[in-house]
Amino acid sequence: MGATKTEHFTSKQNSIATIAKALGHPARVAILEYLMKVDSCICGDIVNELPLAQPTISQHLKELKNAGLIKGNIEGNAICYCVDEKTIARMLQYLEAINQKIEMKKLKCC
Amino acid sequence: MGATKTEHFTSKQNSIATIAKALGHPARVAILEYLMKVDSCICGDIVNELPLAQPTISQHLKELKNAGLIKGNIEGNAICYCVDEKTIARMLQYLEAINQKIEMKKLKCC
DNA sequence: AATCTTTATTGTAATATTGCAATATAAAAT
DNA sequence: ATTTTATATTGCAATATTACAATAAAGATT
Repeated sequence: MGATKTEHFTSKQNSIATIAKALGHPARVAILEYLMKVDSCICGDIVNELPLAQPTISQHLKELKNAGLIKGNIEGNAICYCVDEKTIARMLQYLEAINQKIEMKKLKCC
Repeated sequence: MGATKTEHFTSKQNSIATIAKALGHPARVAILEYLMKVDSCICGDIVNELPLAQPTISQHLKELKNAGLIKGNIEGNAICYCVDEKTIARMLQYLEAINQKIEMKKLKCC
């Protein structure tokens, strides 16, 4: 059929996948990195920085926001976007747990 | 057009996105978790474990392999798949770096 | 109030992903 | 040698994603 069978997986699996999926596009990785680099973080800057049209960037920002990776505050007619540390931390902890398990069992196979 | 403009981003951004994208599906997260849980890691087991058809799982395994998240050894007529710790570590380090930067600048905006 | 600036939304075309039935491949067991 | 077991590939339909032009919305500036 073509649609992800979300309902067959745990909510944790789905939520990790959602975060990872949002990180799964180089433009969104670049946006995150840019938001980290500058102190003021306004969409217009990003449009000047990246080789993508303004609607495309707006859409990528929306996806990052839906996944909880960034948050945005309205400041006058501009919007201040910045990285949401909680979601980064969640993903980080997940990978740390995997990493620890790998070290513990030290590859019985492969 | 619809195709990701890979060429406009750095190879690091693309490679992080590739790893994240492979993690960006709950079935692939579940496969990774299953590979971690069991000691023997053979595709047939995964088919019994997950509510997806064998070709679908085979395809997900291929994508995880292409992204470097798992590696597979042929063992007789079965294949022993397991998590590739190097790629997990790369993603982990990337997120750790972001996390540290966030802590350093402690949110000048938002 | 008219205009400018900044961001979002809509519509649409191109492309990619997801999922599976059917089939292929290849080693193991009989 | 045939059959069984384990995995991969092909082909295809359904759906999702990516990108952008055109347009809308909403606060700021004049």
